[in-house]
Amino acid sequence: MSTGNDLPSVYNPDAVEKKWYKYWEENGFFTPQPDPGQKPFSIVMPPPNVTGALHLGHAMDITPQDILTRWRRMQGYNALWVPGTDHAGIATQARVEESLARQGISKHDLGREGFLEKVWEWKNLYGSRITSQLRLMGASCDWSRERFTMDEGCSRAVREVFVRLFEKGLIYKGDYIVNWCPRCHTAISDIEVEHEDTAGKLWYIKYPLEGSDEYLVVATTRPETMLGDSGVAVHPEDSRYQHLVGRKVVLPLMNRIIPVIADSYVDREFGTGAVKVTPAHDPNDFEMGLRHDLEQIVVIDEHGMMTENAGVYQGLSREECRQRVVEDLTKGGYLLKVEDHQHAVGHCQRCDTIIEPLISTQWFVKMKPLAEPAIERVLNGETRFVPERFTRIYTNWMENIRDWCISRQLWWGHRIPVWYCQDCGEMICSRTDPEACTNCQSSDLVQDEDVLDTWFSSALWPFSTLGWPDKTEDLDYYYPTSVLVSGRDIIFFWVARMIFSGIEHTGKTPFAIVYIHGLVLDALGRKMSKSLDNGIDPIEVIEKYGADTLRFSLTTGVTPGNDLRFHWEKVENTRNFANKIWNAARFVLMNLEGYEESEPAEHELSLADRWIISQLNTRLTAITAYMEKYDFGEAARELYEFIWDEFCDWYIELSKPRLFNRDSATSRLISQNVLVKVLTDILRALHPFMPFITEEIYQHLPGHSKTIMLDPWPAENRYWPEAVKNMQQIMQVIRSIRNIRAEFTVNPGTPLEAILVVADDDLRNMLQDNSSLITEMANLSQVQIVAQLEHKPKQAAASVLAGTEVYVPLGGAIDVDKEIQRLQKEARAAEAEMEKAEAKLNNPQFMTKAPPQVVAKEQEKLQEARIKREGILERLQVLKG
RNA sequence: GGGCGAUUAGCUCAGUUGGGAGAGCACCUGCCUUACAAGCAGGGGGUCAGAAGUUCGAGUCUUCUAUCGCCCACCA
Repeated sequence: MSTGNDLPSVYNPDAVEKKWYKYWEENGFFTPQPDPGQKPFSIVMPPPNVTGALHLGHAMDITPQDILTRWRRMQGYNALWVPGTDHAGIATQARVEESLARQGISKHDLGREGFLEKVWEWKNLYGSRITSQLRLMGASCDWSRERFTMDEGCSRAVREVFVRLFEKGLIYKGDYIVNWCPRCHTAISDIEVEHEDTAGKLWYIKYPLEGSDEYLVVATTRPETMLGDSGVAVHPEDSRYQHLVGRKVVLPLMNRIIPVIADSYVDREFGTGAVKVTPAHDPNDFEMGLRHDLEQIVVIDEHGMMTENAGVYQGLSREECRQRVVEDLTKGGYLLKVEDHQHAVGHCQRCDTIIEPLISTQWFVKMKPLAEPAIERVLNGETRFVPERFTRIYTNWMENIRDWCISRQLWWGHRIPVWYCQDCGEMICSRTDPEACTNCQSSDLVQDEDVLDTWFSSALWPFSTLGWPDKTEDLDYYYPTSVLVSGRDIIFFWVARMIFSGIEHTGKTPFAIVYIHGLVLDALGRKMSKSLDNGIDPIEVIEKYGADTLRFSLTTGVTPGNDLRFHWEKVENTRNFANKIWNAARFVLMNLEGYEESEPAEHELSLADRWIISQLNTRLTAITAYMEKYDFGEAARELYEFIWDEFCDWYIELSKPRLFNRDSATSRLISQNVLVKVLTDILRALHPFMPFITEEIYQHLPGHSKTIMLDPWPAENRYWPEAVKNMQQIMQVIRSIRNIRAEFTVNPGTPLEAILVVADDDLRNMLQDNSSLITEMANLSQVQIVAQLEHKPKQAAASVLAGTEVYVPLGGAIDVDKEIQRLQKEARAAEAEMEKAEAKLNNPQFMTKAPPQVVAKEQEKLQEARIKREGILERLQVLKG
C-alpha cells in the first residue's frame, strides 16, 4: 500500500491519464455483451465528421455522454456506447479539393476513382486522429463496435432504406427547383441554406403593355432574372390591376411577350403589387409557373453564369449581368426608381457562396407520410427532449417540413443505388449491383452519378450501427437506445431525421431521451469559428490541465441547453479542485499506518464521523436525483461543495487530533475507516465526471477492486439528525472564535482562551463532550464552558449566538470602542431579523394561510434573534459601564 | 413576421416542487498551521432588467415593456 508520501504534492494528470485509458481499454471494460439478466443502457455517439480535428464543441458533446455511460455502468446497467465517424460528404470533399488545389491538382485530373482514393486516405488519417482524441478525453466507448457511415454495414443499411422508400413511392426523382451552390456545384437541401439579412436594392421596372402606351411597374431585388421572366402576376382581387389580367406585356430588353396572370400568392402591399415571374430562378415563381403553365426559361447556369437564353448577356456572371441590365434599363427609360431594401439572401452553409435557385433533376424523399408519425410519437412521449422546450422546436419544424432533396452532385458519399439501361432506358433500383437489365437483359447498365446527402446515412445511425437490417443480438438488446446527446444546432439536420427514419424502418423511435446541450462560446460570447480564429483545441486544454479538468469545467455551472462561455480562469479553478482532491487523498494515505479494514459500530463513531456520514448521505441522494434529471451541472456542484467545504475543510481537520496519536488507537482506527469509506464514495461519485484522477487515487486506497469504473454507484443510508444539528452548533462556535481572532488580528498561531456561557443543560453538556474539537479547530489553549458567569469580563471580545455566548479575553489587545461598534452592528442585524419575522407573524393572513412548519420556523427565527439581541445589549452595557 | 433563450455581486455564471439571495474569479485583512500557497482563516459587495398581476409569501408563476443573443420564415 502507498503511504501517500510517495505521491507528489501536485497532481500531474499527464502521467496517469494515458496509463488508465490503456488499462481500461485492454481489459475490455468498455465492451459489454448483451445479457438478459441486466438492464441495457445504450448511447450511439454523434459521429464526428472526418473533416479534421475535434474542437471544444465535441468535448461538450462527448462529456455528458461519457458521464451518462459511466454512471449507468456503475449503477449496474449493461452500458454500451457506440463510437464512430461520419464521412461528411460535401464538407470532406471540399477539404480534400482544397488540399489538392494547393498542390495544383483538380479532382478532374484524378477522375472519380482516383479522387476517391485520395479522400479515403484523408479519411484514414483524420478518422484515426479523431478516435485518438476521443481516447484522450476519456471516452468509455466500445471501440470493438466502432463504425463509419460509409463502412460496409452502414452502406448496406443505406441501400436497404433507399430501396424500401423507393418501392413504397416515398422516394422520387424529378425536375424541380432546388438550392444550388455554384461553387460546390451541387444541389443542397433547404436546411443547408443559411439566410443572411443583406442590404440590397429594390428596383422598380416598367413593363409596357402590348399595343399600348400604358405600362405596369414591377419591383424586384434581382433585376438580372428578368431575362428569364415568363409572366407578371397580380393579386386576383387587386382592383388596380384586375382589368389587366389576361393581357400581355412586352418584357424590356428581351422584347418577349408575356402574360399578366392573377395569383393569390402575390402580396398587394409589397412593392407595386405586381410581381415579375421567373419560374426557372425563384422557388415561388416556379410554383406559380406550374399553376399557370408558364415557360421555364433558364438564364443562369450551374456555374452562376448567364446562358444563351440571356441573349446579349450570355457569358456574364450573375453579378456583372445585374449591373449591365440595370444600365440598359436606365438607358431605355424603363427604370422608374431604386429603393434601399433589406432582404434575406441564401448562402451555402459550407462555403458561404450565394445560393442560386435552379431547376435540375434531383432525388427527393416525400416527407409528409414520414413526418406525421414522427410528430405524434414524440408528442406521445415515446421520445422526450431534455430540456423540454426543444420538443416544440422539433414539432414546429416537422409540421412545416418540405420534401427532402437527397441527391448531391458530388463524388464522396453513398452512390444512389439506381441504374439506367443504356439499351431500353429502364431504371433499376436495387439493393445489390445488378448484372443485367430487368427489362431487356442488357448488361449495358450505368449507375446514377449522384451520391446521397450525407445526412441520409446519419439518419440511420442508431440502428445501422447495431447491425440493422440484420436482426442482430445487439439490435435486439440495445435498440431503441436510451439517450441521444446532441447539440442544438443539429436538431433538424440529424435528430429529426433519425426519429422519422427509426419509426419508418424499425417501428420505434430510436431513443427514449434526447439531451440537448448548448454551444461553447469564446470568452466574449461569440461562436468559435475559423474566420474569427477564436477556436480552442481541446487537446491543448488536456495537455495543459488534463482531461478531467476539461470535462469538469464543461460541466459545472452549466444549465442543460444553455451556451457556455469558455474561460481559462474556470479551467484553472477546476484544476485547483482536482489538486485539492489529490491532496486530500494524500492526507488519507499518509495516515493509514496500522490501518485495518473494519465496519465501526454505531456507538464507536464520533460526532464528526456521524456528521460526515450524514452529509455524505444527503449529498449522494441529491447527486443521484440530479443525475436522473440529466442535471449534471448541479450534481457536479454538490460534489464540489461536499469535497471541498465539508470533507476537506472540516472533516479532515476534525480527524487530525485522533489520527495524530493524541487519542486512543481504536479511535484512530475508526477515523481511518471513516476517511477511507467517505473518500472511496467520493471517488466513485466523481468518477463519471473525472475518470482518471479518481481511478489513480482509488488504486492507492486499501480494499480497491480492479477498477473503480465497475464499482457500484455509491449510496449511504445512515443519517443522524442530531449529529448534524450538534455539529452545526459546534461549527458556529468555532467560526465565532475565528471571527474574533480575525477581527482583532490575532495571529492564528497564538493560542487563545475562550469562555462559553451556555444556559441550556443539554447544549452545554454536548459542547463540553466535544470541547476538544473546539480547542483544536479554533486553536485554543483552553476553553471553559459554564452555565453562567458572575462577572463578565470587560477585557474580552464577545460573540453572542443563539444559546451560547462566547468570550475571548484579550487583555490589553481589546479596543473597547471598536468592540462596541462591532457589537452595535451585530445588534442592528439581529433587530432587522426580528422586525422581518415580526412583520410576518403579525400578519393574520400569514398565520392562517401559511403551512404550520413555515410559521414555526418564523417563530423560531424571531426567538433566536431576540435572545441574540438581548445578549448583545447586555454585553454592551458591560463594556460601556 | 413568428419562436426561443438571456438579463441575479465588479466579471463569468448557478439557483429542482414558490417559504430566510449562492459559487468561482476579482477585491480587503491575517497566515508558508507537518494534505494542498493551485492553500488556510476571516471579511466587504446584490431594489435578482423594468412595470403590473396572482399569492399570506415571487429571483422562481402570469401578462406587458426594454436591451442583447440565437433559430425559423417563399413578401418579389
